[in-house]
Amino acid sequence: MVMGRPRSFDMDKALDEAMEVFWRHGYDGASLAMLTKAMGIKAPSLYAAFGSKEGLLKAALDRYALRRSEHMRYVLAGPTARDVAERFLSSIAESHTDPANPPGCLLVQGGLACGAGSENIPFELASRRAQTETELLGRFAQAKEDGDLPTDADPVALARFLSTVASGMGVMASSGANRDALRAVASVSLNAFARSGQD
Amino acid sequence: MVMGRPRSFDMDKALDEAMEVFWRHGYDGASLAMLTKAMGIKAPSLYAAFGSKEGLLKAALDRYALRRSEHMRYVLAGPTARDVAERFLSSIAESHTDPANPPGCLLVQGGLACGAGSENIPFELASRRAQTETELLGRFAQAKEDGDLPTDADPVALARFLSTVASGMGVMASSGANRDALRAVASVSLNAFARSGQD
DNA sequence: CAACTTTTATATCGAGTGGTAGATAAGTCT
DNA sequence: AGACTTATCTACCACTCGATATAAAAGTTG
Repeated sequence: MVMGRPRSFDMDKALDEAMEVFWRHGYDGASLAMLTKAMGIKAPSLYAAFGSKEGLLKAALDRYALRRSEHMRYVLAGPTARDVAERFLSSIAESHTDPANPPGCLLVQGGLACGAGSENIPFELASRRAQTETELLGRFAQAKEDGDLPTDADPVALARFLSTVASGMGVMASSGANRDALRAVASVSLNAFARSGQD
Repeated sequence: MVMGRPRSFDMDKALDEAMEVFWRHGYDGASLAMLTKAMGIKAPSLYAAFGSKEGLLKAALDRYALRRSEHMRYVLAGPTARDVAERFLSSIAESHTDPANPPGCLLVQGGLACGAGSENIPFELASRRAQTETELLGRFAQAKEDGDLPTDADPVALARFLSTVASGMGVMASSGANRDALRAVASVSLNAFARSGQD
């Protein structure tokens, strides 16, 4: 049952705009003035809907995770560990240079270091990055059980390696690296992966 | 010829303190209050010596580069391309987890995204990161001339790959990855490097 | 319609921002 | 010593920060 005056702005559209601001300027660099202007609402509406600037970021991060969940489902559905790695790195080369978004990855651009009062933001972002690594780890552990990876393979190291390269690609993309440059990095990384994991 | 009242604080010591603040909180997150407290000087002294907050960052970056120049000299002196890569990644695993410094890399932590009025900071940092990549590229091009790398090797891709992994390791370190974790990443990366560059 | 509930806009809060003016202190040079 | 030059300090500048009190507006429900 809904009562009272209905919200006059579209929640998801507003979150998409907020996401872009955080993506481009980081948490500290994204001022309320920027956010409210981009979202097309006033500060009191923002606080009524999200509670705080940090609450807004978390809502935007949830939406970001939702966007990427379908990609990750496809990645993890790769038939072999090597295919999974290839899908993972390729999709990142594409998404991190998608002109529809700011370059790089929100989970990296959002803030590796923050000022006083925002100390927990880097932890929040790190925790979300770690989720992807955990998903890869689970898939590689499965691959090992399946005999798809050799018995001496180290799924932890492989997942961590891919996660590290992904973050590095985020840094490169935010610095202006284009899609082909990221594809080349993915290609070299994949060679390393194959040697460590399979040969 | 020196005239007038001499500076009463040690420039290099103050810069080391400023470096640590920028390293830990990023450019935007480092307030003048933090900086002046850490440096043990007042704002007017800071502005007289460095001109602006951005000038202070650049001075700290210069000092950071100075610190790492000896490491890079050792790295580039590696006898083979593979040795260079190994030295590069190993030294990063160590330096990014050196308890004497904040975790990660100043050139990454300093700010991938900034707020209004600091838009050029990410460019400045990216340009400094690119210098290392260029140095690696030069070394690998030399290796190719020497016949140390096969004729079909791609020095640009190899240098970019190592630079990307280095940035990724910076992200991981700032998220709490310990030295062994980074060493494992370096090890996997090195396998990929060898396969792409030499086998 | 009237009672009720929630959202919205205006205006503003105290705290903190980067940066500076003016006076004083501390040294060097003739 | 005395003139000169530079550094440092106190106090403060205009502005922006994230966040909110208040009241009007816009709906739903009886």
